[in-house]
Amino acid sequence: MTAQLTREPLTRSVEDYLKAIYRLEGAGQPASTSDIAELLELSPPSVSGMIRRLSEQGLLEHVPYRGVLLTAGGRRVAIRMVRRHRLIEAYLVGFLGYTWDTVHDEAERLEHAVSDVLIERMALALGNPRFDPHGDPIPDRDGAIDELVYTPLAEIPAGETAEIRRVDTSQPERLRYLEHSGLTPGIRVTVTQHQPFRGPLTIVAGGHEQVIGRELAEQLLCVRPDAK
Amino acid sequence: MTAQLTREPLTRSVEDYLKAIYRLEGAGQPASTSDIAELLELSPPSVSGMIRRLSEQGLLEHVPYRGVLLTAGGRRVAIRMVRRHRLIEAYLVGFLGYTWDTVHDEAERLEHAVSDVLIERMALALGNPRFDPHGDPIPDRDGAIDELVYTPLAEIPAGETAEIRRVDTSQPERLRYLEHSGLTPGIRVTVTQHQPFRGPLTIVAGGHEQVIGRELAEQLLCVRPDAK
DNA sequence: CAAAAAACTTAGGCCAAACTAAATTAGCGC
DNA sequence: GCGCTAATTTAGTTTGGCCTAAGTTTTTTG
Repeated sequence: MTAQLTREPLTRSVEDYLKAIYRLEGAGQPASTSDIAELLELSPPSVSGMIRRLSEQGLLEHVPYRGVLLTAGGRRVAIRMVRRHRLIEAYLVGFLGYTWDTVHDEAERLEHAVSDVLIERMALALGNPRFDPHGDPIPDRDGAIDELVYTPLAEIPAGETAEIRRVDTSQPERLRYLEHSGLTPGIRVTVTQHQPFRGPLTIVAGGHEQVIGRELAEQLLCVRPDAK
Repeated sequence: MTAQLTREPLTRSVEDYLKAIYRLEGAGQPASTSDIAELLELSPPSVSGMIRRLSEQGLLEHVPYRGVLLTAGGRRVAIRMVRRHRLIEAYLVGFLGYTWDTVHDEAERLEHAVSDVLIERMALALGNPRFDPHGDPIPDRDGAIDELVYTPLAEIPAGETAEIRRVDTSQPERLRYLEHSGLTPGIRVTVTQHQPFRGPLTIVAGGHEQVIGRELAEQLLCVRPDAK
């Protein structure tokens, strides 16, 4: 509850920590020190140290040895970074010839450098999009974000058809592969077969059959047009 | 001559120092500690410290108590930052609705964050412009820059006409005033009178007469269509 | 040309943010 | 419920980049 009324500018590092914690919190659980460390590629002691500082600033709630949760203030900052990141990705793809596999790193640096004015100008130029090129929802200016619940392609039963809506990876190689395979948001896919023991799926997309690994299929988030 | 072969990434601070020194060197003289300190709004001891580090890295040549000069390597970095800054300004004005009085600060932050790829994409979108919105020349990819010699409006004799080509300030208030007065690059101005003792000038621009302070007139860089 | 002023550097300190090594706590198997 | 392991925190160090105070060197000026 230690309010952080003195609006000191947050550092790049702080913004990255808060964004990482926001992402890890998604699962409902508090974010653990080691998960944060792994995501940010830092040592656990470095994370412990930062957690102490951020708690003191009232940006997160820390239960020692248990993990951290964002406070309202911390969440506000995190969502602001998510909005920035996704809008920048959308802008780079929409106006500067970037492809979805190359935008992540660029956005990762720019999100810390752009002003609020520039972000809103980009949003305007794009027509206030609700999703980025990977199908990730873009929070609005007030931080509202509709996290739709999708079904991973891996869980679509054989015989059913689903539409890819979101791709949950930022690895360039995977994204290039998916693009090349025609598995991008908006595409309809029919699952024809599941191999057992978490094996690959056989699917039909764009009129032709292909086989896709289970792990990748878990990152393809879909809606089933008929279900619900 | 201490080559900096190990291409460690340069920090934001280092990039700012090199750019500042490049600008100060423009006058032919070495850049002094205090001039650098003033330009970057830092204390002189901080600058002394950084000068030592940058000299050790081979980015500049330091003669104690005399000043610093960029090495070829230092100049390369500085010009790269200038190219980035000016292209970003041009892009923001050209594509995102910025005006020439608001672009400086935004570019100042972005120039450290954008990749070479993004810069070249912006340059392409703009058609590889040679000048930014203030008329400052944009170095090309190889660092070549044509620093044209202009005559300040303040030095144009009464009765003569000149064309504004470049505006040498980044202060938003001054830029807004100039815009409002119709004194922007490309505009022809006739000087009708000089007040003595470094006083104001009377000029005609866009068909109407106005008075402009000496100091501002020194920042309006012109060519005389007839002279030379 | 000597003394005062200005400019510059050195000395020493601070803070953010990272690290390694060592100590502590939590969770689990038996 | 004891003790092992894994997770976490504490302790202590490093680096970059800034600061103030104090000492040097250069420049200016009476």
